[in-house]
Amino acid sequence: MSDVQVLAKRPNARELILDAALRIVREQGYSATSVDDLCRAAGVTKGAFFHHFKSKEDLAVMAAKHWTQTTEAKFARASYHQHADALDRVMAYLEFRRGLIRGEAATFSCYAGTVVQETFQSNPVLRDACFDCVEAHAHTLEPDLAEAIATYGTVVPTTADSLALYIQAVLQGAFILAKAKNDRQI
Amino acid sequence: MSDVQVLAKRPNARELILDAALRIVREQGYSATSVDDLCRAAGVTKGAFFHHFKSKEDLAVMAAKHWTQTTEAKFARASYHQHADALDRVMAYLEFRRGLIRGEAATFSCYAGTVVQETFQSNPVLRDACFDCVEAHAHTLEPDLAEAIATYGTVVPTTADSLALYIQAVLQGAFILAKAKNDRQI
DNA sequence: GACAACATACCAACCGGTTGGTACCTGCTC
DNA sequence: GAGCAGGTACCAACCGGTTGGTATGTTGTC
Repeated sequence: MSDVQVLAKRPNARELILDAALRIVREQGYSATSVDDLCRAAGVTKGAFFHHFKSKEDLAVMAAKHWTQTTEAKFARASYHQHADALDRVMAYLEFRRGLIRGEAATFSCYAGTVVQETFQSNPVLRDACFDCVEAHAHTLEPDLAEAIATYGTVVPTTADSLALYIQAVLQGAFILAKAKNDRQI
Repeated sequence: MSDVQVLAKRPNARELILDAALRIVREQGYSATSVDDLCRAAGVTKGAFFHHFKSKEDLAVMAAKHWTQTTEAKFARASYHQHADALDRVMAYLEFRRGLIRGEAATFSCYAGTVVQETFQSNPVLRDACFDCVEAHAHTLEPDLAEAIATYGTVVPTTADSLALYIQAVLQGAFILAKAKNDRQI
């Protein structure tokens, strides 16, 4: 019985809280979400919460890492990597992301983007954790972008890393507009 | 002594609170900002606050309108309108906006984008007020975009209104990344 | 029986909002 | 122009509920 299997087995309180946090924080925002809200949504008590996380801030940082992992897994599994051509892979990535956008805005928006908006000034630790999350995801796209640029060139001079971050910026902005209105965009 | 002169004279509590709201909410976020915070920053008492605004939510809506007005005035005054060519005006607008980005992220980011992120699901009134704000600004750019598209055409098929909103989305996304890290982008 | 994983009960500080009241300006009456 | 009624702008003190966090159990597992 490996560690992975044990962890993947029945969901413990920690996992339940983490999943609830990703969901509710994206709906309500970070500071509007109380610890009680989290506990209620996760179906655990406050004692369990503070057993696993030393503070609400700690939970938020852990949730950012959890968000990185879950999204990483989701995108690693996606089929857009299969294309032989790098540009095709990039375009398929964008198409894949477009496909993710359905239902309520809260269900497809980004945890890190939501949280960092509220805490970037008051909480540097949490801010860095959120940036790392977005940056890590941007990096996964960089090799494909670099190859696509090398193969096809670009209309305006740019680099793979700045283009990767630009794409994330567009998506984050689209999430805000989607929240403000209802879907569409890109 | 005209009405305008009287109104423009010494700042009353209402104006002080509104200005403080635009500043502090962009720093801390909406729900992390308490009414007491606002009062302290504006140098007024809570009594004055609830005399002018019937609730914190009401203040936020009023502040969104105030934000629309102040930004409208700022952009109307800007010199990018002077170019004869529409595409030049659009590019000058982008350059103008780039010039606005300096100092702390909170000082150049958007009030509406910050607020709507936290309240889009819990507060439809406030959400709509924020969207109106962004949309109103996007509309000011539409005539120039339409003319530029008509004159020069576009690489990919698009329309002036969707391009105007796209530009706002990019900017909103850039604000988030700027908060997460420190300036650059576009 | 030691320890992790929870649950129960509780706390002080803070939250949005209300209260009763004051200072001051404006317009009207005599 | 004195007096006063009525409205607006504002204030300090307060209220009940909620907040993040803690202290003290209880239970199951090795």
